[in-house]
This record gives sequence, C-alpha cells and structure tokens, in this order.
Amino acid sequence: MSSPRKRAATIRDVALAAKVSTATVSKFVNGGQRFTAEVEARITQAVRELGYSLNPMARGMITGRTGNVGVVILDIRNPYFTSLVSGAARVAAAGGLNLIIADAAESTSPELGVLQSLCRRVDGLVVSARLPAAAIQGVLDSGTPVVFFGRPSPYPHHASVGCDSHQAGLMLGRHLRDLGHRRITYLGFSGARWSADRERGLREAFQGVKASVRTVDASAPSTEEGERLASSLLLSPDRGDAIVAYNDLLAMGLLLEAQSLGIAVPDEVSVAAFDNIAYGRLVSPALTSVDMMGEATGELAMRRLIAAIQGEDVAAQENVIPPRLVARNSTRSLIKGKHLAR
Amino acid sequence: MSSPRKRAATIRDVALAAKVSTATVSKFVNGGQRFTAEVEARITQAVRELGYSLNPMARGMITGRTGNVGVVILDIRNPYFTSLVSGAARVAAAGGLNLIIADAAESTSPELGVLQSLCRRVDGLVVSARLPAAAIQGVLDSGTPVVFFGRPSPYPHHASVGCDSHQAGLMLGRHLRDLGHRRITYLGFSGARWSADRERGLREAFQGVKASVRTVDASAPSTEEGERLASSLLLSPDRGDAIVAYNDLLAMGLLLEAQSLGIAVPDEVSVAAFDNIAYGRLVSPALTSVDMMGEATGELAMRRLIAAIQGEDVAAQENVIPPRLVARNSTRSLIKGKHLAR
DNA sequence: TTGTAGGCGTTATCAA
DNA sequence: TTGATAACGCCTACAA
Repeated sequence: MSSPRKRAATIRDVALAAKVSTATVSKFVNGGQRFTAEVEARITQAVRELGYSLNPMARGMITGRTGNVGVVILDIRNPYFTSLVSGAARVAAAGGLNLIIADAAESTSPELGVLQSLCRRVDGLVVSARLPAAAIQGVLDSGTPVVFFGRPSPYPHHASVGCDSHQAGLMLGRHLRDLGHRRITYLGFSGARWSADRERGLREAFQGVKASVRTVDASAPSTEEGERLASSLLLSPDRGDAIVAYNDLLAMGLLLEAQSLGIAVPDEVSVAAFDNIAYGRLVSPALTSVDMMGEATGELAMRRLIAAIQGEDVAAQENVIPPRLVARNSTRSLIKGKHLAR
Repeated sequence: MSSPRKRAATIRDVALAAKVSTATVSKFVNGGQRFTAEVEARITQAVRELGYSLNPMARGMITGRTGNVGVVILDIRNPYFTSLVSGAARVAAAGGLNLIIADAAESTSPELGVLQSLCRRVDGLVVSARLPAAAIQGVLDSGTPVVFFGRPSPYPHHASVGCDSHQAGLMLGRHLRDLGHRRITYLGFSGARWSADRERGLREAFQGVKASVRTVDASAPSTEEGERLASSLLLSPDRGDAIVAYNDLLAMGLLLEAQSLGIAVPDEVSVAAFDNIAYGRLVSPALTSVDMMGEATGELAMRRLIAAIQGEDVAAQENVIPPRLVARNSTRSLIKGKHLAR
C-alpha cells in the first residue's frame, strides 16, 4: 500500500530512474514511438516501481484536451434522461472519455455561469435542446463542440440527435385510429418544444376521418402532475375515447389516479404516451407507448460528439432515430369483434 | 457571437489590456485581494471585453485541485442509484464541483485502469462499497479521498454512508410479524454484501414467535430476474404468507408475474421489499417497501467527501441514515378484524 | 498596493 | 534512436 499523501511520481522521476530523458518517457508511455528493447524495459520497470501515472492536467495544458465530455440534462430522475445518459456513458467510456453530468434541475435553473465554466472543463458537450436559449447561446459562443438532444433542432449548424416526434405522434395516432378511437385528448407539455410536434403528428393521423383532438397542457412532465390533472381529465364530459400524454410519467400518474377514481382503463378510456420507459410495462394496465429510443439517442449523440471533437462536420449527418410503437394493454379496440394481437 | 476557433484569452491578455500585471489580475479574479477602484474597474472591463475565463487545468497544476468529484455506481438505470447520484449532484453543484459519473455496468466490469485514471482527474470519489475489492484497493492506494456508499463498511478508515440494512430488515420483519405473517420467504441477492444484513434483521423480528424464514437467492437485482423467479417462488408449496425481496425491482418483477399467474397479492401472499423507489407506488398493488433514503445518502456522502477533501477526518462521523418503512397495499393483515390504517 | 519571476508536469520541436 | 528545451496558463512568494 503506497502512502497516501506522498507527492505522486512525475515523468521526471521516471526518467531519472530509467536513466533516459523525459522526452523519451513521454513518447514511450504515449505509445507514439518505439525504442531499444533495453530502454523500453527500463522505463517500464521505473513506471511500475514508482507507480507512475501521468498528470492529465499537465498534459491538457499542452494538448488543449481535458479527456472529459459533458452531458447536460434536465432531470436525472426522469427515466428517459437516465437512458440517454446510460447510452452516452457507454460510448464515452469506450472512447476513453470521462463523463461529467450536469443536472439542470439541481442548479435551480441552469445558471449561465455554471455552464460556462463547464465548457472549459470538457472537450465537448451533449446538451438538451430544451435548455433556455440564453444558456445554450453561452455554450455556443464558447466554441465548445456541441451536440443537441431533441429533434428537430433550432440550431441548424450543430448536430441534433433524437427521434422524430412528429413521426412518433403519427404512429400513435394511427394506432388509436385503427383501434376505432375518434375523440382524443392530448395532454401536452408546452414546456417541451417537441410536444407540439407530437400533437401535430397525432392530429395528422386523423385527417380524413371524422374525429376530434382536444389539447390540455400540463405544467410539468411528471407523475405527480398526471395525478393532479387526472380527475379533471377523466371525469370531464369531453374526455373522449382516448388520452394521449406527452410522456409516460404523466400517463402513469393518470393511470394511478384512474384506479382511485374507479375509472377502468382501457375499458372506459384508452391511455397512451411517449418514451416507453422501463416502468410502463409494470403498471396496470401495462402502458402503450412510443419508444423514443433514449439509449440509442444517447449513444448516437455521443458518437457524433466525439466525431465533432475530432473536427468532423457532423451537422449534416443523419441523426434521426425512428421511434417504435409498443402496444400494450392500456389501449384497446373499440371495433366490435376486433382484437389486437399482442 | 465570438468566433469559435479563436484562442481563448489568457490572464496575460487581460493584464495587458488592463495595464496591470498578471499577478494583480490573478489576485483580483480570485477574490483574494482588493485594489484601487480604478484598477479594479479596468480589470473588470478587460475581463468582459475579452470574454476571459480562467483555465482550470493551468490553475489545477498549481493548486493540485481539479474541481471535479466522481461517483462510481453499479448501474445508473437502477432508480436507487439514480437517486444517490441525484442527491450527490445537488451537493456537488452547490459546492461548485463538477460531477463525473462512472457507471461500472458500462465498463464491462469496472476495469482497474479506468478507475485509476479517474482518480487523477478528481479531487475525491464516492464509491459503491459493492465494487470488486481489487478495484477499491486501487482507489485506496492512489490516496484519493474516498467515501463509500453502503453500510456497514468493510473499510473502517474511510467514511461510509448509508442506511442500516439490518435495521431496515428488522422494521420490515416487525411489520409482517404484526400483520400476522409467520412463514416468510426472503428473496435475497448475495451479490450485495448487505443482503445478508437485511435477512438477519428480518429473522430477528421473528425471534420468540413460532415462524420460519426461508431464503432464495437471486442472480441479479432486477425486474427481469424477479419475473424469472416468480413462478418457482409463487407456485412453490413452501411459499409462505409473505415474500420479501432484496429490492423493489425484484419485487416488481414478482408482482407483474403474479398477475399473469393469477395469484392475488396481497390476498394470497404479501410482497414487500427495500429501497422505496419512486415507481413502487405506481404498480398494482402498490408496493410496501423500506425507504433506504437514496437521495439523503447521496447528499450526505458528498458532504462528507467535500469535508474529507478539505482534510477533515471524516471516518469517525455519524454516517448512518435511519430507514423508513412505507406500508402500502402489497402487504395485508392476516389477523381477523384487524386492518391497517393507511 | 502592485509587480517580478519561478515553477507546476507535460508535450512538441528541433537538434544530435 | 534519443535528448535538450521551450512553451502551455496560472499562482504565489517575495520584492518594490
């Protein structure tokens, strides 16, 4: 066990012990150059004996690289963001990069200063496009390579990775239309830019058939908000045949409260949403949802970021991941005799 | 919009523009010293005009501080770990520290090298005590300040923060005992050191009454594993009156599969577990669980870590957080006429 | 109150 | 194949 507080060995200590120059050590440990077998052996031994590991900060001063990448998300406790992070973390680790996560929810509004200072500590950033414009502008101005979460992107010169929300809405709309639903309530969340896209897709699915889509706005994309709004939504005379929520958390709040209110889902009303978080299949009834491919999004975003850091122009690439409908038991067919294969 | 690729302004640029020395700028921006109003104004203006922000790496070389702290967890997609991270992130942000998270699940076994290199990029680490001993030893040897998640700690010279698992098991055991349960199955997870503590507490609760506790071991602490084991557990003749799972995920898998098998919970068998993750109240029936205080644990661990970084001896402090029983509908009384207030 | 100068650990350039 | 040396941007004695 090496003593804790001793000054860590430097490249000079190694050079001295191996009787070579620091330049030689540097080149060798960075794998950039081969040397005489004898020299290499001496260096290797010195490194081991002194427990040498290089100082990332000193290296960073020269190379301009920190070896860190950042992910800025809105709320780490939302499982959708967790899966984004999970995917991004995998790719970052594979690339030998450390992942700094900044939870905007924790900093009581993503203070500009915090983000600015983060920019200087990372080689690049993956950022939710839902952050306040001022915060994003600060990041952009810093010149840090950036990739955005969330399609479509309001920042056309930067890559933005995500599922097509309009497409997702369309898929879910068609599912409900084919099931015979005609009166839909969309519980949106206007705080998220792409809630409107989901709604647009949803409406589009009902073009040409006699149907109505009514919209209600949630003030937060959370289970609690779903519970809060449940009674007014579920007991309303114009509730309709189906409620589509902006995300699974809202829908799960609805489902929970529906039980308390004694309203049977899907018999009295179908419920569906977006994200397909892991817990949707555990609630009763299991939640129909459109998988917004969080992990794949996180992975691709990080892959794009790494490319951007290496100087590639990444904005033009294909960054749209197709969503997938996952039909479960919270939606049912209203058409007599017609049952969905599950 | 400043041009992205331009070299960032240095302290020398500021000094030049403000017509003072770099030392003056350094002292001023670090708030260490006051100067003539005029000088301060000139510096302030120069800083703004050049968009100066200091280079953390250059500073770090001198101070030996990175401004980063790390959290090493086992699986970020487990909501318990997510809440740990969430709590830790809040405190780190408040302390002006960036949070690097390392997901051991992502690195296909927490490779020693990765952890070692992480040690050099952070001022301190919060680490799950469930990591392989070799990995932990590496961290310890590096001299990096460390705080552990999970009580009790096998590393007595370092702080370890968490709930008392024995206590938690005892609470849940007493709950079941008071409800009249006498034949218990504990679905443990021997991969976690403290599963045995929970079991011990559980058994202790039934000392002095005629009761039996049978143990089964899960091979992973996940929903899927709970589903996989459900039929063998639920259909077994010695299932007993109640099943206690190592964590909520296992229990939720059990609950889901119980529905498929047509076994009524809690009427035929009670189910309960540990962690009290946010989704336990959303499943049917809502899951009785012992709250292991993930967020509070994360917060306290980070607070201790910051103290340790500042040189305090933190191992001796009080680092045990009391667990809390949250009784819900997955457990019921077997005693005639006795109903729990909920 | 302000400035000078040395050094932190590394890499890159250039010379030997 | 190897080495000497100049940066990198900042902090901090110490001096003025």
